[in-house]
Amino acid sequence: MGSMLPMRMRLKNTAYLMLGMLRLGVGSGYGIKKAVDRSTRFFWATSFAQVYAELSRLEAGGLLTRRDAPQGNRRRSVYELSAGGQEALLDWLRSPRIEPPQVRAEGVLRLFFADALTADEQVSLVRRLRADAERIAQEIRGDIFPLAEEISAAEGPRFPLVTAQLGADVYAHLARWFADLEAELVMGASGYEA
Amino acid sequence: MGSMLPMRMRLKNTAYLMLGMLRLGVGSGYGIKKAVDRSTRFFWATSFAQVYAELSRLEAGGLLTRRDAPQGNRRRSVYELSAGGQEALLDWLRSPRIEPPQVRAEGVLRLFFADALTADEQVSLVRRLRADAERIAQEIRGDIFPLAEEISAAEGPRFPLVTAQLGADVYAHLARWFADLEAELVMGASGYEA
DNA sequence: TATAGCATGTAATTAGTTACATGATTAA
DNA sequence: TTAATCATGTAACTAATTACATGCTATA
Repeated sequence: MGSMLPMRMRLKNTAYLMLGMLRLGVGSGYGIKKAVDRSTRFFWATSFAQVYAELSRLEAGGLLTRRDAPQGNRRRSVYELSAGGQEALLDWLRSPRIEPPQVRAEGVLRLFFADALTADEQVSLVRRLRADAERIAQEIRGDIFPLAEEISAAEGPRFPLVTAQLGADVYAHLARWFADLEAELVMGASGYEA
Repeated sequence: MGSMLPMRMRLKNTAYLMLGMLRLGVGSGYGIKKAVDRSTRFFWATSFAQVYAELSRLEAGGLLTRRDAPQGNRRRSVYELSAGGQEALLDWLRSPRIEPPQVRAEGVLRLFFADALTADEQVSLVRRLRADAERIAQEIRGDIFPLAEEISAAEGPRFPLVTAQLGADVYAHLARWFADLEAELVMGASGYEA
């Protein structure tokens, strides 16, 4: 009889998100979801449903261990990485193949077809895109930075802060880009081009 | 008896992608998929399966009309926007609510957890991210720009070119950002920081 | 003559979201 | 006492991908 050597499971990126958060010391499923909302969500979001499902799968696969840790009468599970889980996380971080980024940006899609709009409508679309990009940059600065700085304080992990800076920078850049485009459109419409 | 007034269907963004491509003069499902691969794919990708399914739904909903247009013995359908389809497209372009961009970037997710790696491994990860961003910027310049310029030639639609410029600019910016980060990491490791 | 590209579709699967259900604890 | 937050999960659904199947046409 072969023993129950846990067959190396094929993990999706969301699973590594769980493993990584566990490694950063976030214990519960609820905590992971909340941490994601204040850290990785602008480049990798998730939902409660996915978090709990994924944690179950990883536990079944032996990559983490669950322990009851109720608070008062409120049930609660905290998880810890197993040796296999730590190994899987590091293997992933080192593996050569990285999936290309996938983006779904309705705003840019509208911009692509914006020739169907009047000049005024084009300008107001671009204004919207700019405002949205600014708002996201602000959200990152107001909501994601503080947690990242907290994590980084006193020799803790510093890359969460690095990615927060990346996000803020990218959306600020986007906002400037749309502002420039808006200026160009307004100039074009007022006849400097014709 | 009520007549068969086509109940206003709730359309997803992929449906507007079809309508918009049709408006730009791309006729067949195959052509739409190919056009997407050379234009919107870096902010809104799709697959053959989705294109054909979506075109059927839109035809059933009366937003476009199908016409047989075989080439020799090879069957082929070309589609045209109906009045309702044109209206739906414009309503969407003007509608106030724009979904926030959704991103799945495995590379950035790895960067977020990169504290688990050695300094050398961190540098090589960032180098990879930089190379990937550069490659995508090149892909846009080499593959997406030419089609956009073709479309824009002679008073044609110009926003496809605008979005191509946006894409090239964003990925070039990302590449620079990763290059700067790499330099910082290398400096930190060689002891200037301690 | 064989490979790449044109052309259309179905089936199966995967990944992810939204809605729902339940209940405890903490702070206003 | 009521609202917000902590906490866990299931069910239903939606969106999208991958794999498969078929067959024609143009080019090297």
